[in-house]
Amino acid sequence: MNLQPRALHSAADDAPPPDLFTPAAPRGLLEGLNPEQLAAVTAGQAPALILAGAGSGKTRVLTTRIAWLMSQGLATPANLMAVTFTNKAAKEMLTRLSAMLPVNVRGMWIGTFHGLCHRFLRAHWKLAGLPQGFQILDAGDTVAAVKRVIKGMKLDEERFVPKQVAWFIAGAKEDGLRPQDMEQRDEQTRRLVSIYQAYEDQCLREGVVDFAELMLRSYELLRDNAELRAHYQRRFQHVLVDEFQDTNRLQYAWLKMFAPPGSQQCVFAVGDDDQSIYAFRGARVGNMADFEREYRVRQVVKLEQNYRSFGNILDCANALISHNKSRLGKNLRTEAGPGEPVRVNEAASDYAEAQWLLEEAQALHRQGLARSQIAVLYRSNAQSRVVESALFNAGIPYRVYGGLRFFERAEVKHALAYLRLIENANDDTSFLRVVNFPARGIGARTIEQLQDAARASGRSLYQSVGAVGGRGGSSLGAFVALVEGLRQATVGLTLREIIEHMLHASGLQDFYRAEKEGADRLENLDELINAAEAFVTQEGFGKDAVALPVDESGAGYAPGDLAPGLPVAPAPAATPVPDAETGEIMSPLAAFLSHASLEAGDNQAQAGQDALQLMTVHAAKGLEFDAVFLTGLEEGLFPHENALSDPDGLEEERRLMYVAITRARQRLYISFCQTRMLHGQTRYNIKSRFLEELPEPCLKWLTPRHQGFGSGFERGYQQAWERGSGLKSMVGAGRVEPQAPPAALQKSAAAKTGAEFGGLRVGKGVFHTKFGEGVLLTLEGSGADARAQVNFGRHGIKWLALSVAKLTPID
DNA sequence: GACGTTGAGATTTTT
DNA sequence: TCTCAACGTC
Repeated sequence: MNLQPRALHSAADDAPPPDLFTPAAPRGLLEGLNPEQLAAVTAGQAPALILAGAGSGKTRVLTTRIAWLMSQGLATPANLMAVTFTNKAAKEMLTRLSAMLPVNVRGMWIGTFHGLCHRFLRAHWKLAGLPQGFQILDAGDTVAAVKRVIKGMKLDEERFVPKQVAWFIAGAKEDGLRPQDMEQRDEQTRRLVSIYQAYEDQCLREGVVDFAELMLRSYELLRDNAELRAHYQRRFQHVLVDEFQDTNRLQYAWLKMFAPPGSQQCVFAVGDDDQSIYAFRGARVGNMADFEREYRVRQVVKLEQNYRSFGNILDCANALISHNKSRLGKNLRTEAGPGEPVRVNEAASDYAEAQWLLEEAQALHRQGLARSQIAVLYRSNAQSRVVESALFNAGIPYRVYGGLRFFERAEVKHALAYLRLIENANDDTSFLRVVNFPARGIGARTIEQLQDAARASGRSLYQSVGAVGGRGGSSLGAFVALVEGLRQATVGLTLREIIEHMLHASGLQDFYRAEKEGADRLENLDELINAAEAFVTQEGFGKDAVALPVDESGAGYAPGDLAPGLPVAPAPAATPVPDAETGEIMSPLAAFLSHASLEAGDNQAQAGQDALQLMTVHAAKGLEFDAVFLTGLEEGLFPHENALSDPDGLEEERRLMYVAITRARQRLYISFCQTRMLHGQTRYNIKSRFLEELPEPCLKWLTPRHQGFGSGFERGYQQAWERGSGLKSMVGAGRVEPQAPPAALQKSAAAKTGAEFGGLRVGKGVFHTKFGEGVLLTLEGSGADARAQVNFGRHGIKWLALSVAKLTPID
C-alpha cells in the first residue's frame, strides 16, 4: 500500500487557520507542536490515521486532539470516546487531559477496550443476556474454569492442556467466532469446540465472563441491536484509538460498530506498524491498512520527528527496521545531533556479560545517572537470572518487572474468592478455591461427589451442597453457613468493613498469622484493604465525589459546560455505571471485584527506590530510559529460534529489536555472548543477524570483533563469578520490594439536604417504578452523580443512580 | 492434609 | 538447570 505524500500536509498547509485561536481555545494548547503534530491534532472531521513513530509525542497528540476538539466546540466530553490497551495509558491520557482543559474527565468514555466493554455490559446486562451481577474471570481464573470443564467431560488433560484450550477459546472469540461458527475438520477440533461450548455454558451458569467475552458480547449486542447501535453512534461523534497496530479482529469490528466506514463519526487512529509486537497474541497490524482502505482515509499523518533519542540510536533503529518488507514506511529523525555511538560488547559467557553490564552500569551511576534511568532488556525472562545473580552479589539494587502482580497473588486471590462468594455464591471457581482454604476438613472426595451432584442437576456447587447431605453438622454445611453468615453480616457495611470482617470470619487472617512466613501475605491482605479504600475514593463511591452529568443520550452538553476551575480528581476514573433501564448501580463490593479482575494491579517500580530496571523487551514498550543495555543479541535468542523459520515471525522479532533500540535516550549498549547456559546446557551462539543490520559508523565495539575463548580477560570474570555465592542464597535482599501504595485518601462526608435529593430522606419510604416501595438507607454524591441505597425488601438492597432511577418519596 | 519425590517443559502476554 | 505442578506417602 502507498501511504506517501498524498495526504500529508505540506508546510504551507500547516499554518493554523486564523480562527484557530478563538477565545475558547485555551492559550498554549497548540503551542510547541511541530507541523506534523499540529496537522494531526487539527485534522478535519473525517477519518484520520496517524503513524506515530517511537518517541514522536503520540500521547501528546492524542490528548491535545481531544482537548482541541472540545475547546473548538467540535466535541463534548459526552460524545467522544478514546480507547487504549492498558490501564496505564488510559490513566495517563486522563491525567494529561485534565491538566490541559478545565474539564472534569470523570464519566467520559476514556478507557481500555475491556474497561469500556465492561461498562457497556453493566449498563445493558439484560440485553446482553448476562446476569446482573456478572463477574469477570482473569487469565488465571479462565484457565482454572477451562480445566474444570475438561475434567468434567472426562477428557485427557494431556491431549487437552487447559492452558492451550483456554488459548484456543480466546483465539476463537477474538476472531468473533462462537462454537457453532467454527469449522470442525478433525476429531481434535471437534473436541475442542465441544469444550468451548461446555465452557460457555458453565460461564453462563456461574455468571462469569472472561476477557474475550467482554469484547465479543459487547460487539454482538451492538451488531444485533440496531436501535442500541444507532443510539451509540449518535452519541459518539469522535472515536480515538491508541496503539491501533495492536488491535485484533474483534476489536476492530467492535470499533466499526461505533463508527462504521462512511458514517459521520470520525475515527482517529494512532499507531505504529513498526512497533507491532503482539501478533502472537492475535494483534493484527493489517487492521491499519484495512482501516485506511475501508474508511477511505485521506488524512494520513506521519509523526517522524523523534524527541527521545540521539541520532546514532535512531540511525540504528531506522537501518534495522528497513530490513522489514511489510511496512507502511516511516523514518525517524531528530534534531538532537548524533550523540554517542551505540556501544557493542561481545562477552565470552552470559556470566561475563552480566558482570560487564554491571560494571558499566555502576560507572554510569557514578557519573550521576540515576539507577532507575538504566534499563537492562532481554528477549526472554529466563535471561534475567544471570543478571540478577550478578547484581545481587555486587549488592546493586535492581527491580525485575513482570511476574506476579498484586491481584494475582495467592492470598489476595483467596480473599477475593470469599468476597465473590458474598456477591455470587454460584461462582464455582471461587467456591473451589476457598471451600477448603483455610483447611476445614473438606477433602477431594467430598468435592468430587459435590461436583457430580452439581453436574447431574445443572446447578452450582453451592446449590448442590444439600444434595450430598451437606447440611447441618457436616463440614460442607459449615462452609455454606460461613458464606451465608458473611453475606448477612456484611449488609450495610462499607467496603473496608466488609473485607476486614471477611478476613477475620473466613479464618484467612488467623491462618496467615499462624504461618511462619505469613507476614508478607498478611501485609498484602492489608494492602487489599488499602486498594479497596483507594478504589472507593477514586471510582466515585466516595461521599463527596463530583462529576459532570453524563447521560446516556449524550445530550445536555454544550462547550460552555467546560467550566474553568472545576474540581478534578487526581487519578480520574469512571463513575459507577448505572443500569440503563432501572438506574441501579453496582454495590461498591461488586464494582471493586470487577476492578480487581480488570486491573491486575501495578508491579511498577516504586518511586524513591533507585534501582536498576530489568525487564523483557515487550515489557519495555512505551517506556524510555537514559541508558539501555540490550542483552543476548544472539541467533536463536534474539531473534528467537521459534521465529526463525517463519518470515512474519522474523519480522516481528525485528520490530521487537526496533522497540528495544528506541527505548534509549542517550546511551545504548548492545551485547551478546559466545556461550550461554540455557536449559541446563551450554549453548554456543553466534551473534544475532540484527547486529549486521546496524550501520557500522554508528557503532563502537568495546571488544575486539573476534575474541577467542579462554582469554585472560574471560578467565578473570569467570573466577570472579565463581568466588561469588550461587543464586540460591539470594532471597529477597538486593531486590527492591514493592512498597505499599499511599493509604487511601480519607474524605469527609459533605452535608446533604433533603432538597438536593428531590425531597428524599434517609429512613423514609421511596417508590421505584420497577422495584416498588422501599426504605431509603443512604444518600450520597451530588448532582448527576447522586446515588441512593434503598432496601426494597423482596428485591433486596440496591444502589441507584438518581439521575437515571426515578425515585419518589412516599409518606 | 502436609510433606517429599518425580517429571515435563522452559518466548513474548497490555486485558 | 531450574521451576512448577502433579502424584504418592505418612
